[in-house]
Amino acid sequence: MTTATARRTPADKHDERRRALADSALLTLGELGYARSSLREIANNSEFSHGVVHYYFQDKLELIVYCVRQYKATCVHRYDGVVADATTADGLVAAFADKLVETVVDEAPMHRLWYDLRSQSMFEDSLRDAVLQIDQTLEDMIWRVVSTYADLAGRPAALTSRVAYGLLDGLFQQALLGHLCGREGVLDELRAEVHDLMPVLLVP
Amino acid sequence: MTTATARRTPADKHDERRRALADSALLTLGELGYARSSLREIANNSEFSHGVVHYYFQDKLELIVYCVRQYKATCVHRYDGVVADATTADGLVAAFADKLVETVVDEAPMHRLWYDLRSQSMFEDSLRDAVLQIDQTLEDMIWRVVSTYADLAGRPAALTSRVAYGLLDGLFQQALLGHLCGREGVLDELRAEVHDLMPVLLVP
DNA sequence: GCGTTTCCTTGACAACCGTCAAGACTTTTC
DNA sequence: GAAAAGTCTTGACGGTTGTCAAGGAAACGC
Repeated sequence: MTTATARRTPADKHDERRRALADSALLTLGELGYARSSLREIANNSEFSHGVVHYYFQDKLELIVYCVRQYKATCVHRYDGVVADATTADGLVAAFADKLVETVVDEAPMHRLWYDLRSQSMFEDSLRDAVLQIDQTLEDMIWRVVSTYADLAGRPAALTSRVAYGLLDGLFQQALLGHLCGREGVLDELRAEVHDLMPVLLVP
Repeated sequence: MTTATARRTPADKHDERRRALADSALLTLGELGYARSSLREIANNSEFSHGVVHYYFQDKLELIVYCVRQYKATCVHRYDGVVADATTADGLVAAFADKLVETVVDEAPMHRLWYDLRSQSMFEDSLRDAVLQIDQTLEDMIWRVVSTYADLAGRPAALTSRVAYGLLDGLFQQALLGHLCGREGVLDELRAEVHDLMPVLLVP
């Protein structure tokens, strides 16, 4: 046993278990949503029993907030590669649009869970802190794309990061709903919409 | 009893009661959201008892869909006056932005209920038909504003009604969340954002 | 190898949910 | 005014929920 693995004993094990439990829970949450996911259902879709939740989390709310925080923590780096690899403005837009479409398809359950939680935060103020923090990291994520796009295009951005995020989020949410409803062509529409929108985010 | 009031006997009374019950239910739904609104809580905040719901509605889902449909039916005409009274492009934008801000403040509970229901429809397909229909009427509502704006400005719209709705809805939703979280200046921001956005919806 | 701590399961609890049947009250009809 | 139809209340049902205590199982320290 090396010192590196020996270090992983006291509270690290605890955190590791929380992460594993959250990973399991995300499967159920993405399928049923916030309100209809009971702790028993979450536990049934995992390797644990329903009682273990209260050993690692204070209550249901803490578990769910932890879950979404954990997912979004990796989510916010989705476009890092797109930004890093971009050499031209048009290339960045194309890669960004493709990645958006890809995540609508591949991670639809996680995205609808996020929108579910954000809607719930409009009613439950105990959710608002976490939602506002996550929303800010998403705004920053989008802004890294837009500001890089502005640099490559040699034109400054025409609006705030807040607006840029709001606009793109609106289109994304619309596409997600359309995709989940089985609407044809919604993915190609999203791609085209992003291609149309990005240029107008910069000053002429 | 005139023939006009005598006409209001068979099924009209039934519909009238449904509307009254839905009006009461909307108060609770706007306060607690879809998931946490029980039929008993809805009934407690009304003049009826909890059993009466199943006399006028088949189940909880039908009640809630009926409620949101009823609210949105009047909601989609909110900007009709703005469109009818507009004489200049800039005037239309100003009146539209003011009206948006006004409804964020005055009808926040109803709007968050709508976003709640739309999020739930991503999980429950029994909600999707109603949500998609309502969403379409909202898109049409926005398009009446944008197309009138284009006419007054003498420039054609640069994008589809779908995109216009998606963009504005994104900003609106963001402002609503900010307003409910007590963020300062969010209303003025929304007004300014709409002023910035509208011109770019038209071809240069 | 034993005692202690940590981890997890099981079972029970009180509360709440949607639904519906039984019946009381009201209104209409003849 | 009695009968019928419509309207609404009450109370109960089976089921599910979050929570937690009791205790078994496993890991750990010495």
